[in-house]
Amino acid sequence: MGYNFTDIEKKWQARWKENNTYRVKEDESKEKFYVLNMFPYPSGAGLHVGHPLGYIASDIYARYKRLQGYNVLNPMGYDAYGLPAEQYAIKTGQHPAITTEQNIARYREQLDKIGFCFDWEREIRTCDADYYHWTQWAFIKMFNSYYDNDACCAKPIAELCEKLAAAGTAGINAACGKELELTAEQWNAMSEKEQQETLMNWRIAFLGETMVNWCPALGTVLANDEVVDGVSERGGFPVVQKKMKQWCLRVSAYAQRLLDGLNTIDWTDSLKETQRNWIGRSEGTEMEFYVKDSEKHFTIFTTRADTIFGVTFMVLAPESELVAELTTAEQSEAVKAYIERTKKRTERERMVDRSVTGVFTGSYAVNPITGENIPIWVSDYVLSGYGTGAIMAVPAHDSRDYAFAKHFGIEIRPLIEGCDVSEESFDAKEGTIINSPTAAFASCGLSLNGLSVVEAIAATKKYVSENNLGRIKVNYRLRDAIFSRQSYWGEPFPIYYKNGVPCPIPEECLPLQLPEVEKFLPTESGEPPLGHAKMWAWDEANRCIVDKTLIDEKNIFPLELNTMPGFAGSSAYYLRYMDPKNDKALVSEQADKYWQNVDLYVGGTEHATGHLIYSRFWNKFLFDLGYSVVEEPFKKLVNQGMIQGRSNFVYRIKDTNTFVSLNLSKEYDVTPLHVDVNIVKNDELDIEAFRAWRPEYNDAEFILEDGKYICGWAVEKMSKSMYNVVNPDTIVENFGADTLRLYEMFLGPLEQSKPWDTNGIDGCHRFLRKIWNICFDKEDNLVLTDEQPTREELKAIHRLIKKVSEDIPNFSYNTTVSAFMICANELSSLKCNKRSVMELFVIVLAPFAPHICEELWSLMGHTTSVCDAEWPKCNEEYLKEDSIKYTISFNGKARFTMDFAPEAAREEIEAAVLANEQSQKYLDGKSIKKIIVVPKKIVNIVIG
RNA sequence: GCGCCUGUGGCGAAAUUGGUAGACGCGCCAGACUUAGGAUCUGGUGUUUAGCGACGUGUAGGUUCGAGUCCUAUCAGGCGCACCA
Repeated sequence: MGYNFTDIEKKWQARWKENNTYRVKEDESKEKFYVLNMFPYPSGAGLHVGHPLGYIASDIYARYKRLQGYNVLNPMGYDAYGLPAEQYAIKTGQHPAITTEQNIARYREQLDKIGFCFDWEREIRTCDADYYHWTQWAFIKMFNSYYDNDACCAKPIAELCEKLAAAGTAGINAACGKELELTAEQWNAMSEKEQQETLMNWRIAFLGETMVNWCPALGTVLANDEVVDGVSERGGFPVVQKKMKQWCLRVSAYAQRLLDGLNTIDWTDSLKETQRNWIGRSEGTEMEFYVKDSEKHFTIFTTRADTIFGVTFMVLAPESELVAELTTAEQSEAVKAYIERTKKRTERERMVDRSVTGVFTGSYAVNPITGENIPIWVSDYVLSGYGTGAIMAVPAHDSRDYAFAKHFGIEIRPLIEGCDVSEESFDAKEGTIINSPTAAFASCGLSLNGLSVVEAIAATKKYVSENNLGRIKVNYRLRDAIFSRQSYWGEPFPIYYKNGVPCPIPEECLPLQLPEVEKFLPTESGEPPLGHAKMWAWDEANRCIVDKTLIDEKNIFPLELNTMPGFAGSSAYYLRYMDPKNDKALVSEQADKYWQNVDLYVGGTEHATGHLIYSRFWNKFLFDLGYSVVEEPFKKLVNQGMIQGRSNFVYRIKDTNTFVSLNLSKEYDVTPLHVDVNIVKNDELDIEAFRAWRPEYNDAEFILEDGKYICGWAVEKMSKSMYNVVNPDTIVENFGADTLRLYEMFLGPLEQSKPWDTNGIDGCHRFLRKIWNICFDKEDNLVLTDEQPTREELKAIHRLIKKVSEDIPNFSYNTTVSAFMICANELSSLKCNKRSVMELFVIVLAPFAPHICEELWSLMGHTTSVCDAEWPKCNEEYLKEDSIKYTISFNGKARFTMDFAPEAAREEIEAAVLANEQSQKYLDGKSIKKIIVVPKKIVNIVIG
C-alpha cells in the first residue's frame, strides 16, 4: 500500500471543487493579496512540462499568503484570440471558436490535474463577448480622448474641440502626430468631415496613414514587437514595409510616464532595462536648416549639437516628403531610381545588407551657424520614423556618417583634440573641442574651443535656442502601436464609417459581436476576412447590426473590417478578474478599490516589450480617466525561466540497423538519431520499448556497454520533432501532482532557464513517501502519538519553519524543497512520530504538495482544509545551541575545532584557544599579531 | 557597437552576502534486509596521496588575517536593443 498518490489526488481535487475551497470574495476584514499568472494562449499542442512552472510558483505563493491570513485572489483564464486558430481555420474550415473551445477544454483538464488553487468562477476568455465588450469599450474611450502634455494625462476630446473652437491651437500642448497651427477661424470654417480628420491628429486611438510591417504570407500587419529579425514572430514569414491606413494607439504620449513608472515597481533590473531600451529616451536638439537660395527649410534632430562645425553633409530618409521637394532636375532620375530600389527591399534584406548606399539630391543646405553650404543626400541609413527623418552628418564623430563620407569621398572634419579619424570615427562623448569654429567662420558668434563635449553640447543648445535656430527636444524610440489586424479571429472594432468618417458605436450597444463569415481568408478585392460577413453594417437609427446589402450611407453604414491585435484583450484583463461577471462596467469601483492591482505577477520575459508595455500604457490611460485606482498594474513581477528540452540520442552504425552505446560509438561510423525521451531512463535506453517504438526498429541490434545501452543527450528546444516533449500528465500518472510540483521547484532557481530532466524526480517522490512512512506503519495505520516532542524534534521542525518562511518571499523554492528533505531525514532518523510536529510539517509543506497535506491533515482529525490552517511561527528558543563549534585557524588556515558556550565572551574564547595544546603546535613560538573572533564561527590567529 | 546577466564535482545545484566550499537531490560504490523491487534502510562519493597533507569555484593579477563572494584585466556562453542621429 503506502502512499497512494493517485487516489489521494483525485479525492482532494474533487473535494476542493465540491466545497468551493478556492472561491474568493471581497472581504474588508482581511488584507487582500492578488497573485496573477500571464494567462496562456490555448494552443493545440496542449501543455508540456515547462508551462506549469510559473503557475506552480505562484500557486505556492498564493497558498502561503492564504495560510498567513490574506484574502488571496488567484484567477486564471485564456488569451483565446490568436493566429494559430485562424491559420488552422483557413486550412480546415473549422471555426476558430470550436478549435479554441477544444483547446481550452484540454488545457483545463491538464491544469486541474496539478492541483492549483485557482478560483475558476472568475475565469475569463478574451474571445467571449462578455469580455471583449470591455476591450471595445476601452477602445472607444481612447478614441474619445487626447493627451494633454501639460496636465500629463488623458482628457476627453470634446474639451480639445472647445479649445479649438475658442482659440485654435494656441495654448494647446497635446500629444499629436504632427504639430499643427490653426486659428479658431480656420477650425470653425472647416466642414464636419475636415474637423474629424484633423482630430485624428490628437485622438489616443486614431486612424493614421503609417508605414507598417506588412506580412504578405499572413495577410496582415504586425506590431514592432511581433517582428523579430525582419520576419514574423509567428511563422517566420518575411515582412515588408508598406504605407497603410491603420488604427493606432498613441502609446508614445505615455513614453515619459512609462519610463518614470519603472522606478516605482518591483521588477527585475534587466526587465526594466529592456523596457527603458525599448522606450529609448534621447535628449537632444532640434535645429532648422534652410535650403540654399530658397525659403524652404527643414528640421533635424541631434544629440551632438556640439558637432555643428563638423557637419559636411545632410541626409534625408528615402521616405521623407522633403526628398521630392529638394531634388533638382538634374538629379531627379538618380534619386527616383534610388528610392525605387530601397522600396523594394524587405526589412530583412535591409538588416542583412548594410552596404553604404545613397544619392545626392543636388540641393545644398545652409549651416545655421556658419552659413556654410552643405550638400543634401538621401540614404536609407536614415530612418523616417525616428526624429525628423533628416540628419546633419558629422563623419568625424559618427561611425555611420563616417562610412558614408568615406564611400562618397566627403570631407571628414575632426573636432576633438588628438582624435585620429584616418581609420574610423571618434564616437565617444569625451575630449576637448577644437576647430569650432575654424578660422573661416571665426565670426559666427559661437566658440566651443577648449570646452569638453558635455559643456559644448550645453553651450550650443543655449546658443541655438537664444538665437531661434532650434529648440531642446526629447525623442523617444517608442512608436505608436499599430492596432489594426487584417484577421478574422480578433475583437471587432466598435466603429462604423459615416461617409468615410469613423464613428464609434454607442457604448450602450456594446458588445459588437464578431460576425460569422464563410471564409477566413481576405476577400478577392483584398479586404480583410470580415469583408465576407453578410450581417456587417450599422443601422444608426435603430442602433443595430443589419445586412450590409442595405448600406445606403444615410441610415445604414459599413462597419470596420479590421480586428484588434492580440495584445488588446490582454491589456486590462487583470482588472476584469476583480469583477468578471459585471455587465455594467469593466470592474465595479468597489471591487477595484479592494483589489487595487496585482501584487505578484508571474510570467516569461518574452513579453517585456509587448504585453508588459501595452498593459502598462492601457492601465495608465484607464487611471487617467478614473476607471482604475492604481497607475501601475503589476507591483512585483517575477519572470520564470524557460524549460528547455533534454533530447536523447541513439547511435546507428551507418547502413545497418545496429545501434551502439554512447561510449563505444566513437569506434564506429555512426549517425546520431533522436530517440523518444519517454523510453529512456537515466540515459539508459529501454531496449524493448525502443524496438516497439517504430516498426523499422523491430529487429534492431545493439552493442552494449556493461550490459546497458547508454544514450547521448543535448539541451534543445522542447519540440515534437526532437522527441523530447514531456507532458505533465505522464508525470502526474507516474509520480503524482505533488511530486511534479516539488520537482519543478527543485530543478533550480525559478528565474533561470533550464532543461527538463526527469532523472532527478525520484528524489522528490521518495521524500513524499518518507513523510507518509513517518505517519503510517506498513499496514497503513496512523502511528502518530500525542506525546511531547523532544528538544531535537522541536529544533528540527522549527528550523524548517524558519527556513520556509524566509525562502518563500524570495522565491528560493529550490532550497526550500531541500530544507523539507533535510527535516524529513532528521525526523525520520529521530523516529519522530509526534502529531504536533507532523502537523506543523504538513502546514508548511501544504503550499508545495497540497494533496498529500490535505490527506494527512484530515487523517490527523481536522475537519477543515489545510488551506485554512494558520501559518506557524518559528520559536527561536528551540533553535538555541548548547554549544557552538568554532573553527580555529592560523593565518587563515583552518586547523581544528573547539566548542564554546553560545554566550562565551571574546576574551574567554581567546584564552581557551591559546591555552589549547594544539594551538601550541601551530604557534610554534611565533608571535601573535592579531586575533579575529567571528561570532559563532571562527577564531583566526594571525602569527608571524 | 551599446546595455544586462551567467561561469562552482559525473549531473541539477547550495553557500547565512567577505568567515574558511560543494548543503539537498540525481547518479555511482559498498553493505543490510529481503522468495528480486524501477522497494526500503545504513555508510561512502571534488581532485591528488599508501598516509600526514597538498590543490581546488573559467583564466591572470590585486585588496584582506580570511575571497566563489569585493576590485582590475581577460576568455567563454547567454539575453536585450541596434543604421535611433
